Amino acid sequence: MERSTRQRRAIRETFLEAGRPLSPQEVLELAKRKVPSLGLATVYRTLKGLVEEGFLIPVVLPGEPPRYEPAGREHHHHFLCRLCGKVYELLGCDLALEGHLPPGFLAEGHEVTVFGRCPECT
Amino acid sequence: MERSTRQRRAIRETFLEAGRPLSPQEVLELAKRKVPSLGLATVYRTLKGLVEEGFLIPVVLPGEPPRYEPAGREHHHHFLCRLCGKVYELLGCDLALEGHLPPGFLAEGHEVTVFGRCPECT
DNA sequence: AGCAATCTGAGAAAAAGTTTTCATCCTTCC
DNA sequence: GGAAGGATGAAAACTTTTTCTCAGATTGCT
Repeated sequence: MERSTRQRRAIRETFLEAGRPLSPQEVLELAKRKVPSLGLATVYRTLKGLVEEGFLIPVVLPGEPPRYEPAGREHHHHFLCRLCGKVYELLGCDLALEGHLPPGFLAEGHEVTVFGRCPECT
Repeated sequence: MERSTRQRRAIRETFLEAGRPLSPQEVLELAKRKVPSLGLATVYRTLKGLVEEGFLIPVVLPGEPPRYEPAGREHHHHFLCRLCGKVYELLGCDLALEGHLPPGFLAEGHEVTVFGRCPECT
């Protein structure tokens, strides 16, 4: 089990080259450049496997299909371009709102998404 | 067109009484207390209408089905209880990360979701 | 190279959420 | 009160996304 196939290598490389979170569809399109016969089922199977082995983590943004990004990065948030739909990583986090929680609420984590335009779409 | 029916009054009241964003399923359950025969299709139709007329606005959180809340509130964010799944409104917003954007990125808005436990689930 | 087990690709199927259909009911207006 | 047309509810149909099926290809190992 867990063979190193052309498809899996292509998908793994795609993430390293992209430098931003990718959706299954984006993975399919980008990785097809390396393995044109790539099928969507293989993308889903591979994403699932890469998450289980800890290479990827899922990124979920409001109203968006799931994306994946390489694991092991520092706490950060995301930028979603409203025009092209690409997601980028934003370094740093100024959020200090845990103090604003009403009594009785216990914060365990948070998620910040900034919407706007990316450099390519300005 | 746009009649005032028992169902629509019940759904509108449900939002005013709930004081927090509601999903279509939650609306169905809560409004059924007022109109037991209420059907899911009517909930969807009414939500759509209430959004169009400006009474409600959609609230989308990461990985969650859409919710709706009464329109006209100040800028605020949301708290999602990981146990009961209820969403609450958080007043205030300390976010100052627009300054952290890399060059070329233009922010138009943002969305903050805090995950944790609500008072009922502690 | 040869073999066995895993992997792949295409389409079918499943899952979840939302919309449509349609016969009947209910509001509105006269 | 009664007519007309929008509204309702139940179920079917649809979307969109993800998973499953299965025959054939590929990989890892001897």
